[in-house]
Amino acid sequence: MKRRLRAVYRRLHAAHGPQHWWPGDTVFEIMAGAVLTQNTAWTNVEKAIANLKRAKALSPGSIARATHRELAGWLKPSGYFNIKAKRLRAFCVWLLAQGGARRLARWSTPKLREALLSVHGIGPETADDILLYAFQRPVFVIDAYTRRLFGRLGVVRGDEPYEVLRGEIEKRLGADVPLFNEYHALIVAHAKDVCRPKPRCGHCALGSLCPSRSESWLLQIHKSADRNPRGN
DNA sequence: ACCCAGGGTCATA
DNA sequence: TATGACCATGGG
Repeated sequence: MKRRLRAVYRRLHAAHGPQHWWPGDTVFEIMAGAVLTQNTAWTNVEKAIANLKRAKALSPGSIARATHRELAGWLKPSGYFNIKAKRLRAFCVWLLAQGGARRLARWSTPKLREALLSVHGIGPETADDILLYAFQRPVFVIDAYTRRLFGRLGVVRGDEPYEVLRGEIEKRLGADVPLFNEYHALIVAHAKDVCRPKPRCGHCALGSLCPSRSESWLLQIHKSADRNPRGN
């Protein structure tokens, strides 16, 4: 099964190329983006981050000091702005209390993960985004796309609890930060560019690895594919 | 006029 | 432990 995971990775990488994740100029921008992109299109997050930059507020101190109305106003384009204002502030307050990211970088991965999860508004996926993309820890991020893709490929069932799924994938791939970084980004890229026919494989980026290739069914990993089941 | 996005929290059962 | 409601903008 480890080979299969590697094969899928190679197909995605060949089709989409390096993704250069996480987008962001600083470690803090990466962490803030991880909170703001919760159930939200990245294009909307970019607008919110641009607002923060324009207001010179893209720092833990500025955000912690800002009023709720001010902060929510900057975050408006990213949606859920009232909730995200609270979450981002809670994260910044916590970050300042810990003495900043430089200090946190010395923590062990399990301890850092547990600490992140204790912050209001930081769930498993957001914590893992931060661990992998801001702290370069070998943590495989599990999102809805990952569940559906690996589930449909038969690598896993797909309905396992988050921790179980993460543990399985990490065990099979082996701790590898650059690989985890690229893999998760490629799965998202695959979702955006939903298996459009590529010259390379004739069907979708996964080519012969797609379980439904014979029906020329494109291996979608969006929710909508759940309602039009066509693959196995 | 739908559908849904690089989720998480909280209240119920 | 496992559902369901809720949060909200913007692009297809």
